[in-house]
Amino acid sequence: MVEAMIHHTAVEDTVATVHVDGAAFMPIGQPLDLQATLESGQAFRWRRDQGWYWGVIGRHSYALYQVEGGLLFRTSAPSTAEALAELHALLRLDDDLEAICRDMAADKPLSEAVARHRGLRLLRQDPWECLASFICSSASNIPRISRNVNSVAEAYGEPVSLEGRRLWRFPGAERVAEAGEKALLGLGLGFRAGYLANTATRVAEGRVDLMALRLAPYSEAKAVLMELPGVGDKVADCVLVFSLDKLEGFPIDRWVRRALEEWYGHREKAQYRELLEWAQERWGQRAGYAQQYLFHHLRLLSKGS
DNA sequence: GAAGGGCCTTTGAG
DNA sequence: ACTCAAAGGCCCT
Repeated sequence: MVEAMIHHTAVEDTVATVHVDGAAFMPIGQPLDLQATLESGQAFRWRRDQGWYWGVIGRHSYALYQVEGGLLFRTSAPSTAEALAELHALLRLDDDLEAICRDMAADKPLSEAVARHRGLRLLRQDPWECLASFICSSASNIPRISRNVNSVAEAYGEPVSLEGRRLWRFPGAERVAEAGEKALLGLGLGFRAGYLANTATRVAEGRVDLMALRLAPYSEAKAVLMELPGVGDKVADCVLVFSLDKLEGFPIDRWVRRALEEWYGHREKAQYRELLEWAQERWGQRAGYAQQYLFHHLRLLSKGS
């Protein structure tokens, strides 16, 4: 029912302010696979319900639904213009994914990944939420990370509802710092509670200006992040790629390491730094995208799809 | 500088 | 049911 109405809108009008069934349409010229993008372990708070993805960007709640030629969305944002800007930024529509995929497809394994998951995009997330999320990811798994991050949001974030559905903004570092390690332990974060509480304190004290790191070069920003408790090479690279515009970052987790072993012949015991340099030499500013495609591809393969 | 064990808990093979 | 690795690591020795 939704799809039928959308078809009508998409064809008839490419202006985003057209409303159908309470939703606005945002035309998107870039390749986009919303599901792959929101379910490839970059972000942990988007929930799918009947094809719609519910979540929060900045201070506003959204429901997103992909259709031919773009996105249908409903939002608590006060103006359509603001919503379009937030969506544009989140989905990194400023990246020319066609060109990026063309470059990456130069090698076999990646070309398969690209062929299979065209439209998988990196996200430009809020740096603090992203940092907190990946501190929670240590020796964990996606369902659990997701539960942990959502628990923190529901316990300390401000509610922002949309059409009767309650969603939560992610709480600021001050709020998390004041909650403290014990409370976070109580939310089930385990040994990550101490890391998150301490990092929150440092961020709240202004000892690190996350947003400012968007302007710093990759290695400089990374060094700053790695000063924070609970942040090593891998977590830092995630934050750099998924929120700080450092697309030469290359987070190497177990899946990516496995991909590098199986498809590129790397040794099992290769050091993180060694693999990182290899990837950056090979893919340069595309390393972040290469990582996301390799990760998603291998992960789905091993899940049997 | 490199390697190994511990850490909170949950998940999912077997 | 029940056990026991492994889990999108980091930290300390």
